[in-house]
Amino acid sequence: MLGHYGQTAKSDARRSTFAADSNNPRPMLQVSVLKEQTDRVLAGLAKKHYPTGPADVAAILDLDQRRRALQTSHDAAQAEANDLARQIGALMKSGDKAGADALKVRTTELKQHTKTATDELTQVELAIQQLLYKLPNLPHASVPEGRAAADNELVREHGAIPTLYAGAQPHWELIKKYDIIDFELGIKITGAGFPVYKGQGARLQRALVNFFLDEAREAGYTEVQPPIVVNEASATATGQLPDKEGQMYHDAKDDLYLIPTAEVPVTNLYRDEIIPVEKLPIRNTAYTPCFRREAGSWGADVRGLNRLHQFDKVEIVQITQPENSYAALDGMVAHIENLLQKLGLPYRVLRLCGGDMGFTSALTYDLEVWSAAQGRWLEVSSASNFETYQANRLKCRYRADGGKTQLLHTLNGSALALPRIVAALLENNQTADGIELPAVLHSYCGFSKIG
RNA sequence: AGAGAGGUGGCAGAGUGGUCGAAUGCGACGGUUUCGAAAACCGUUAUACCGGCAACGGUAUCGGGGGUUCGAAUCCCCCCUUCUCUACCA
Repeated sequence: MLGHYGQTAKSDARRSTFAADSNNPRPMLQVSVLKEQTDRVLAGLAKKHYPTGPADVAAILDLDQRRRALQTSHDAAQAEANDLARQIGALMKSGDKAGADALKVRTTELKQHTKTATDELTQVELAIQQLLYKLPNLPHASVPEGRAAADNELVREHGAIPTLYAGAQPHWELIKKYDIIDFELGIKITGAGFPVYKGQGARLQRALVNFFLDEAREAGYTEVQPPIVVNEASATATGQLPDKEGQMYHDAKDDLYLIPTAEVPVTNLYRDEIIPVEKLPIRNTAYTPCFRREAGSWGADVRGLNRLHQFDKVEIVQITQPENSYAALDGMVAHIENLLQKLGLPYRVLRLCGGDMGFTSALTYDLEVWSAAQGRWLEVSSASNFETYQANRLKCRYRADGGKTQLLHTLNGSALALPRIVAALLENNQTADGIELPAVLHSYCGFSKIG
């Protein structure tokens, strides 16, 4: 895969289809980190193959210095003006109109000064912010060097690759054969990429959603049902805006966006919050449909259920104290693996290299299942730790021991996205007379076999 | 959707142009008292940024944005939102 810096629609679309996660945030690094750990930042940017790191960091630090000078100057002028205003008030009260008018002269000067300083400050802050938005998150130390998917590290592989019978077919044939998912109908009522699930297909969808949610709840995640359209502020906080509006469906009349993943509304639950330490870690799960325009996607890998405009997904989100976030990430991966094991799907876990991982992530594991009839691995989940990168934009904090507020770490992963799971279940379990579903789904579905 | 009334600190609730970051009460935290607790009393109790080693000082924030003014929680405009009534609807 491409997707080096995550800024092109093309590479993002490729990376992110069902992996909730890489589509996500474009928040930013903190200026204080750039200032205090410049070397570490530059090394991290290099590992992510970000080309203009040194120049951008230098420019930001420069602008920040300018910003502080302006702030100081503005504050001093404003302080003097406030003081004069108080004096004028006192003079007016005592009837000394002439004395008051005399002070107003200076006040007018100061007003001009603060206005100039404020305007310039606004510009400088905007410039800083724009540069910060360009910088990707720093990779964790364990992230392998590399530019592309081939450089990803295979962490482990689980399960035997099934051998199919002679008449085996890819899922886009199987869904017609058993009449369980209908693309033609979806085209009629909406358009390409909006399939209609019918009969056992619809029941299988519902079964998977319930299975995933139950498993998440048992693993300690609290279920939430968020809105699936969000306002501009929410889409901005998780980083879809600005500059990825092309990937989201937009209702112009009310200026609302259809979510590309539950991560957007669920993470925004904690925007602008100082979370009491006893509520940490936050562990939420949510089932939602996800909508993606997938502008710029093409090619053979979009066939069938591999890439859709609307699909269902159960997402898990965690917000933790910084020292706990990597243990939390391991726990999320273990949870996802457990789901795949219960479904009996062969899978592998990859640690993404610096060039292939998402723009905003510090460490990402991809989980891929083997699709037997297509003969390839399909990404079904991706679990990431964003450290403070996203929290900085969200302003999601807690009060540390010293009483000082501190940014939290945010993480999320799909557990799981349905379409490719369905594809793998259909393909891997097909027999000459029907598709045998894994035992764990029988009670959820109300049947054990399709066809 | 139409009419009316509101949005103030963790909560409740004063404040309609001047030293108001904001009375008062509750809650919370620290202390005095107590064998311990309660009560009482004293104190503390927002966020961000700037300056400072620090103590501390400054600036901004009373739903959001803009305006008037020497000075705005308070006046004006726009937006968001809550409640009541009407209309509608699952």
